[in-house]
Order: sequence, then C-alpha cells, then structure tokens
Amino acid sequence: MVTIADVARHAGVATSTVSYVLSGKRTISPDTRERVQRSVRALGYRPNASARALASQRSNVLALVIPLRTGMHVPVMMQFATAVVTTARRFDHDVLLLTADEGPDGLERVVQSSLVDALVVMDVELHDERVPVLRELPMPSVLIGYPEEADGLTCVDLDFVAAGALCVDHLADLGHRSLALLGTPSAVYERQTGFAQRTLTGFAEAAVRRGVLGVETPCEHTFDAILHTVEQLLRDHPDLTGLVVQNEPIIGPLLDVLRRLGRRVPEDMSLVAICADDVAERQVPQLSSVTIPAERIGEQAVESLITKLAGGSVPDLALLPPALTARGSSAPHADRTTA
Amino acid sequence: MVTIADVARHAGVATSTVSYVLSGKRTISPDTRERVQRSVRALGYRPNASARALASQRSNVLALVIPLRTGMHVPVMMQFATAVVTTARRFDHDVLLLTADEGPDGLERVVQSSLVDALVVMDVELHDERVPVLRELPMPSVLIGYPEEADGLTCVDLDFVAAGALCVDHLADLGHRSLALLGTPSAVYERQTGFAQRTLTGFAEAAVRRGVLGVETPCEHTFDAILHTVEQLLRDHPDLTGLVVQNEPIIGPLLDVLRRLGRRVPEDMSLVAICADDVAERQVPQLSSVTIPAERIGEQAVESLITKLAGGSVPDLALLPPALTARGSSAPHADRTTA
DNA sequence: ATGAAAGCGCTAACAA
DNA sequence: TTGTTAGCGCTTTCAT
Repeated sequence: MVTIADVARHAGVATSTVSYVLSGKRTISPDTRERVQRSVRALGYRPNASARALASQRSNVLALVIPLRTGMHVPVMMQFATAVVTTARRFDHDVLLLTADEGPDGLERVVQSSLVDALVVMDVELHDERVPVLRELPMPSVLIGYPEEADGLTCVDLDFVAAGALCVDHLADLGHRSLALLGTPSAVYERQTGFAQRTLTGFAEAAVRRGVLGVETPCEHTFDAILHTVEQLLRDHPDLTGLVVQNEPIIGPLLDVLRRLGRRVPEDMSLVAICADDVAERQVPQLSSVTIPAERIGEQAVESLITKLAGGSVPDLALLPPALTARGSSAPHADRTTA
Repeated sequence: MVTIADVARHAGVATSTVSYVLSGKRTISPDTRERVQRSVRALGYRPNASARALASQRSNVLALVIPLRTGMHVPVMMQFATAVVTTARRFDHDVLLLTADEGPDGLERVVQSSLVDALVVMDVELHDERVPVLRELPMPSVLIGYPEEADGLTCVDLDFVAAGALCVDHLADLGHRSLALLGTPSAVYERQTGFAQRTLTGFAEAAVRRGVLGVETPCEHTFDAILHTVEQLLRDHPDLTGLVVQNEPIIGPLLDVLRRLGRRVPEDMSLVAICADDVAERQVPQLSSVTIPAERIGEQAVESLITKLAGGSVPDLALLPPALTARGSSAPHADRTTA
C-alpha cells in the first residue's frame, strides 16, 4: 500500500503538503502542486479512507435506509437508490445501504460508530418510530416522504396532494363529473404511509373544488379483489367515467377487468395513473399518468444533505411538483345526452 | 463521544483489556469481563469504525455493485440487495452500495482506499470488463452470475441451464411435443448476459434429449412486439402447445395476446415462466413457474465472502438448483386425435 | 490474566 | 509558502 508518506518522499515535500495539495485547503505554489500531483499519479496513490475519516472526523459516507416491505413500488425505490448513489458520488461521497428492519437501532449504530456523516431515510411513515431518533441525532438527515411531526427535520417528496388534485383537474377538464380513486391496499393506509394519505386528500379536495363526485376506495392486488372493487364501484356509481389509480401492481389486471366488464378505455372510462412512466407506457392503451420523479427526489435529498454538511441551510420541506403526461387512456367525456 | 479510554478508566482496566473483551481474542477473567461489559453499557460505548478499521486493516464493509441497466428485472435485484444486506449484518458487516456505471474504476477506488474488505458484483456479463480487474484485486469477491472466463473467481447463480431444462421436462411430462422459449429482448442476448444464454442452452438441450421440438425467440417489451412474435410463432409452428417465458415484463401482455388470438391457457397452450413467485401468482391463471431464488443467492454470496475473509475456501461456482412450482397455466396436452 | 505503548495513515494546528 | 508534529481511537505486539 502506498501512503501519503511515500508520496511526500517521492515529491520531496512534507506529508502535510501532500495533504493540502489533495484537499486544496491551503495555497500551494504551482510548482510544488505539480510535483506532488505527478508523484501521486506515478505511485498510484489513494488516500486510505479510514485514516482520513479518523483524522478528519468525516467518513464521506451517507447512509441510505431503504424499506423492506410490501406495498411499495420497487422499481421506483430502485430509482431513488441509484439517484442517491449517483448524486452522492458527484459530491465525492459513498453510500452505505441499510434496510429498515434494523429500525431505530440501526440508525444509532451507524451514527455512533461514525460510519456515516449523514442519512437519507426512505419511505417515512406518518408516525414513524425513527423520527424522534433522527431528530436527536447529532448528524444531518433527510427524509424521503414525510411524517406527521416534521419539526426540525428536512423532508423531500413528491407533492402527492397536488398529484391527486392534478388527476382530478385533468379528468374534470375533460368533462368527467363522477370520479373514483383506486388506491393502495388498505394495509398501506393503515400503516399510515404518508403518500397514500396525501394523494387521497388532494383527490378529495380537488373534487369538492371542481364540484365533481369523488369517491375513494383501497384495492388489494389480487385479480378477484380488483374485479370485486370495480364492480362495486360501478354498481354504486353507474355514471362513473373517470378513474384514478395509485397502485401499480393492479394496473394490468384493472385494464383486464374493465375490458371484461365491457368498459372501453378511454371511450367509456378515462383512466389516470400515478406511477412510473415505463409502466404507463407499457399498457394498452398507454396510460395518462402522473410520474413519480424518483431521480429528482433522490438527487434533491443528497443535495440537501451535502449543503447541510457544509453548514448551509435548506428548506424544511421540499415538495416536488407533479407533472401529468396525457396518453391514450383519458379522453373527453362522451356526452350521453347526444348518444 | 465515548472512547475506549473512557471505558477503560470507568472499569479500572487498560484499554487493551477493553479491546480484548470486545473482540474475544484473548482470555479474560470472568470478573474483569463482567466489569468491562458493565462499563460499556453504562457509558453507551460504540467503537469508532474508522479507528478500528485503521488499526485492524478491516473495515467490516462489503461492496455491493448493482447494475443500472434496462432488461434486468428490478424486483429481483432488490431481493438480492436486501438479502445481501441482511446476511452481511448477520456477520457484523455493512454494505456499501456502488452502481455499475462507475465501472472497473469504481471497484479499484473502493478497494484501494480500503473502504471495503470484499465485493459482491451483480449482473456479471459473459465478457465483463470488470472481470479481469476483479481477478487482480487483492481482495475477495463473489460474482452473481458468471462470465465466460471464470477461472480464479467465485460465482453464485441460479442454475439457469437446469431451469431451462426443468421447464422443458415439465411440459414434456405433460405430453407437449412442440415448445417455444420466449426470451429476453435481443439486446440482453447481445450484451451476452449469462443467464439468458444459459437458459436457452438448457432449453435446447432438454428439447433434444426429450425428442420434442424446441424453438427459441427473443421478445421485446412492447405489446405489438409480443403480438407479432407470438403470431409468427404460431404461423411457423401450428402445433405449438407449450410456451416457456423468461421475460417478466411481457407476461401480462402475453396472456392478453394469447386470449386475443383465441388460445386458452392452459387448455390450448401451456405456459411456464421463469420469474419471481409474486409475479406468477398475480396472473390469471396463476403461472407455473421456476422461481429465481434471489434471497438464497444473495445469502450464499455473502456467506462465501465471509468464509473467504476468514481464510476459508469456497467452491468456485455455486449453482443453486431451480425449483418449479406447478400452478394453473400448465396442463396435460389435449390429444387432438381424440378431439 | 493484564498492562504499556507502538503504530495504523491521515489531517490540521502550530511554527517558521 | 512549506515543514513539524500532535493527535484521531483503536488493535496488537511485547512485557510482565
């Protein structure tokens, strides 16, 4: 292993000079800088991460806590994760992967052992037991999602309230007057995961604002559950022409169910999904959808963290605006009076 | 921050004694051990990871290199990843997440800076540029998947050859004589990803061995591509009654296509998928399938790594046996002579 | 069975 | 502008 001392010797300078050339923390004459850099390259020197961390009290590692549960959409999580890693690397940091099943103890462990400098915590629930821990931690953290009590915490998320409202507005603009939200399985609501709740809120508020009917129902992932839920919905609301879906696994089967029930999309039923773009584009017809900007959220989370580590201040809550892409699954309301 | 010196002082012993109590690397009198442990708890002591790593030359961190590409099935990757983290924790290790886009340099970086002790590399291709690097690295590594030139490397994977053969045997046992493999998009084959190639090999060999017709075709993810591929297949092989699918995203649309073409599953066409269980169970009818034992693979990879770190030896290649679960999508061949 | 002390490789005062 | 050196907190020889 080649050490900083080897480099210093090779370049004929002190170790501190090498250190300062590398960190840029003090001015170095162009001449020595050049000599040192040449030696670094010649010897293939890489600073030892542990030694650096021990001396500087900075590991340059961020913790990423990912959930390990059902109901979450996995590809989106993966997008978060890769965005977090990619962005972290952009700021010369690495990412330690933690699963949520270690719970609050896991956070304390990596923090107190100085393994990491900061934390990104995904899939935060409304009443998350990790939240009080995070608040007391002597270390910056950013939550993806947000809890009921978010004081003193930094949160980043899609503005799901706006997303729910955006779907209603889109359908209302097309002339639909009777809408339903097909949500995540009830277990997700019971866990009080923020995003599901908030979409529902936005959906309901917008329906009132637009003066349209807006009913909501959770939906399990099995085909039978979907069939039953939709049948029930159509029975209770025969004039239903607009459907909002926030539940990726059911999208395919749902299209099947509608076909089977003789409802054509979009002629008889307009559909808007809140899901990843690739999923929306894979369907027949392609789905109008609100994208979850996973990359942007992950990037934003890390940027906030880096700013905090540098002593800067960031907004407590960054809600990223949703964007709706209209595709083939939503169309103007077919006026029955002319039919 | 509580240091080992604080604990030593509190317990009235030398720091080395505390260290040895914690590591168990020398015999300690029950009395002192007890006193030290009490002090550790009383002060809430956690060893500093950097200091420990610097002194012991062991970071207790494994690198997990995940791919960042299309064509791979994301939920399965996620299962790998969580299994790797969970198993690593079982052995008191943490996991550093690297994306494949850093390439060979990324590996060298984390290795040479002593950030990690060992590497798990996912989605290894037949001719992977990271393979020569891994072979030269002064550090144990385990590949998930395996390359053409695997000498001196440790690989863990599902036995895809056996998986392909298992599907053929299952269908042949049911009396089907004309089978087709609907594979991954041709891009995946061109990248020469091992698993796709190997499934094909097993499929073809088993077809010959069983004396049945076995044709193979890649398949893109779009609905039109699937429709076209299946139509072509049925045109070329009118007596086709058995389909093997190794391409998760197309499973749903494929069922649609078959329905649309008037082929009932399993009455007219038996279907076996190589995919995650939850995907198979979500379909109508539920799919007979060969599961990718992602958890087991991740676990096995880490176990091998830990063994290697301890100086033990492990098999060069661990091929995990596939298991087929028969569900509703495969049935005995309907003999046309009696129809 | 325990202690004393020399590093591990680096950073950042402090000096010059 | 550069060098000297004292730690950072721990592990592990070497002593006892």
